[in-house]
Formats: sequence, C-alpha cells, structure tokens
Amino acid sequence: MGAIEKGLRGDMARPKAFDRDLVLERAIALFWRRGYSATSVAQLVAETGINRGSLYDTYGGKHALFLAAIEHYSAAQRARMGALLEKPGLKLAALRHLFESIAEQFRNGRPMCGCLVTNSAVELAPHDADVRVRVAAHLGQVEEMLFDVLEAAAAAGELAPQQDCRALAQYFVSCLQGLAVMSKTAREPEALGATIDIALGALSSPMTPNQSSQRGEQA
Amino acid sequence: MGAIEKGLRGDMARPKAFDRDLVLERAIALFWRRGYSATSVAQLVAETGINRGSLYDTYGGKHALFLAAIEHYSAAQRARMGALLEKPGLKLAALRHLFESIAEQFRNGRPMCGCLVTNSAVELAPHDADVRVRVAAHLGQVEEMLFDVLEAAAAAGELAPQQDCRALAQYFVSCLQGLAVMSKTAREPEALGATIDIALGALSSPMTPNQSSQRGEQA
DNA sequence: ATTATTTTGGAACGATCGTTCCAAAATAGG
DNA sequence: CCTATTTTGGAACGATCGTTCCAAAATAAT
Repeated sequence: MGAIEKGLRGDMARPKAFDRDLVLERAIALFWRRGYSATSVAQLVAETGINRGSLYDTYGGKHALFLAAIEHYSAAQRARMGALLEKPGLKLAALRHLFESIAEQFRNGRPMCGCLVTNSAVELAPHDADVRVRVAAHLGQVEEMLFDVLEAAAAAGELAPQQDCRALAQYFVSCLQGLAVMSKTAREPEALGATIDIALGALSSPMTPNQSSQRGEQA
Repeated sequence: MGAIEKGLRGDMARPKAFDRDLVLERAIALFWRRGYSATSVAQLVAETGINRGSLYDTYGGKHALFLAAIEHYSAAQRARMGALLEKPGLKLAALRHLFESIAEQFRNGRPMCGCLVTNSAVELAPHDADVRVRVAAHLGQVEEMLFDVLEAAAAAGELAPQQDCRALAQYFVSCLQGLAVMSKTAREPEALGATIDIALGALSSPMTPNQSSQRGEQA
C-alpha cells in the first residue's frame, strides 16, 4: 500500500542507496546461519550494508525483518518444490527427484545451516506465535503439495491402492524435517542419500503386518 | 575433583540451600522450552531458586550450565532408550515400543518443546563447537544402539538378510529428529502415530526397485 | 536556484545481557 | 562460645541489546 502511494506520487527525493531484495537476501543468509536470537541488529547492519535507520524505516525492526525473511525463503522453497513436482513423467520419479534435490541443497549449500523454516520452528515455536503460524502454514502447504502428487500417482496406478496418501504426505514432511536436522549434525552428509532411499521405500512397501496399534510381543 | 576434596575435608561451613540436581532439572526445563539464547541468567535464577552467585560458583556460568543440562538430559534419554531396547522378546517389537514411547513423550510432555538435543543442534550447531560435539556424540551413540538391535534382529531372522543395518540405523535417527521437529509444529500430535507406522515399514520393506541412484523417468 | 521530500549516518536511549565482587549470614569443628 | 570456612543475597560492572531520533546530505520538481 505504501509502495503504491510512493510510486504514484511524483515527489521522489533522495533515492535509496540499497536494494530491498538484496538486503533481504543477506538478512536471510544471516538468520539462516545464526538463528534469530543470536543475530544482532548490529550484525545485520554490518552484513547487509543497510543503515540502522533505513532498516527500521524499511522493514520495521528485527522481528519484522525476520518474518519477512521467513516468508521470502519459504515462498521460494515452495516454488522450487512445485516446479520439481509438476514435471511430466512418473509422479513417483518426480517425488524422488524432489528429495534428491533437497539433499543436494543440504550437502552443497551453507554448511550446517539446514533449512531456515525448520530452524525457526525449533528455535521459536514455543514462544513466538508470529513465527509459529507462518511455519505451520508453510509446512501445511508442503504437505498439501506432497498429498496432491501422491494422489496423482495413485490415480495413475503408480501406488498400491490401499496406501493412505494423507498419512504418507505427513510422513514425508516429517522425513524432510529429519533430513534438515541431520544435515546440521551428520559427520558425512553424503550418507543422507541412503536415508532417502529407505524413506522413499514407503512408496513400494506393502505396509504388511503390525498395522496401527498392533503389537507382537513376547518371544 | 572439587567434590572429592570438599567431601574429605572436615571443614564444612554453611550448608548449601539448594539441591544441585533439582536446580539442574529446572534449568533443563527452561532451556528445553526457550532454547539457549532466549533464556537469560535472570530467568534461570528466578525459576531454579538458586542464587546468582551460587549459580556461577556451582556450574561456572550460563554456557557451562547449558552443557551440563545437555549431558544430563541426553544421558537420561539414552538410558531410557537402552532400557526399552534390552527388554526380552522380539527385537523389532522392542524397536516399535521405543518409537511409540518417544511419540508418547512428545504428545504428553511439555507442549511444543520437542527434544532438547535436537533443539540444541538446530539452534547452536553452526557456531558453538562445544554443543556440536556433544550433540554429535549423543546421536552417534543413539545410532549405535539402534544398529545393535537391528543386527540382533537380523541374527534372529526377524529381518530380511539383505537389509543394511547401518543405513537403517541412520535412517531411524533421522526419523527421530523429524518427529521431534513435527511435535513442535504439528496441529494434532496424535498424527505422529501414523508417521511412525510408515517409518517402521522400512523394516518389512523388500527395498524393491529404484535402488540407489536409479531412475525411471518419462511416461 | 530554491524548495520540498526522503534517505543517510550515527549519536544517544533505557533496558537487559552475562559476569564479578563482597559484606553479611550461617554452620561445623575446636 | 569462638573461629574458620562456606554460602548467600544483591549491588555493581562494562558490554551489548533493540530502538529512537535528528541534523546533514541528496535528489526531484518547481
């Protein structure tokens, strides 16, 4: 809203000396690596090049900038996932592609940084409602994307008909969170590939015995 | 070392007004809920009842107290896991028991707090080496416990012989991390049960086609 | 060139951070 | 009852926190 008024108004004065999106991306990099609490405004000013005052004028403050960072990052992540899942071909192959692409991100991306959304969820979920709702919304949308591709796979006969696509989608979201954590702690991130292979095995599993709350105890 | 000298020395003066372990447990509860950076020494003093000075005399400071909290928590966690896995009966049943016990912890424990080790890994791994080595050590030992029970299961014929116990153990550690994250963000934590069922499906999966880096593309 | 408007660069704010320090209080041994 | 020793309760420290504020600088429009 403010942007529109500013744009239409013919009264521009001194131009901004920084690029809005570039500053946001550098802020994302910083929050990604150090988290929210351990990142100070002084560091943000130093690393983004923006001015202290401009940061507050443009983004509203540290917390508001962090929320903007989460939304920018998560939207980009969803776009990337959507592009991978909508490729023509077998739906299950696209899903595998997606997982391998994400593992690739974890391996070749910033070391020990994992996923900004996962990091934010873990650090702030219990005591920051603003972050909590955004994280929940993102993960919900990711689950929905996975659910859609799973149902498409089922409709195409790629999936055993008794498979529960909703449960599978939630399971895969959980797997992605696990991978994000492991990428921060594992000694050799190359081992993530084997984990992904097993995780994707759920797609070809007959889900045989031991369903639900059944148990076979005692020797 | 200090404790021994103190114990042997007959010169006790004013007795401590706090219980070492009780203070540590309350500190754990606080770090567990709010993380490291968002927990202040003032909060620790207020919630544990210990004195500011005594906190520094006894534990060495905030960071040292946090490390003690991680070690106490992770040791207890490993002990609990070991007890569950060493029960007589089918090894795979014990493994399922373990996962359901952990899900139970996440559901009925402190809301949105997840696992202290996972939280610490995510918040501090990139810039706190002390935490990093302790987290890696704990997860390595957990992987080893899972590996041992999987090999025992394989020896007992409960597992298909071609299963890779090492890869499975790493996969299950990753699953546990995923569950810890989901327990902080999921709307209904009851759904974790279905995720666990699918995760444990890897034990009965034939690991059929699509092994490793194979792909079947194009429709 | 002048004016109006906006950003910039930093000084400055009170609050809180983790830590240190020490007199007063309390108890065990002589 | 002393004396030696330890803990306690808090005052106080400098540093840093996130935020606010404003004169100086810079540009678009007149």
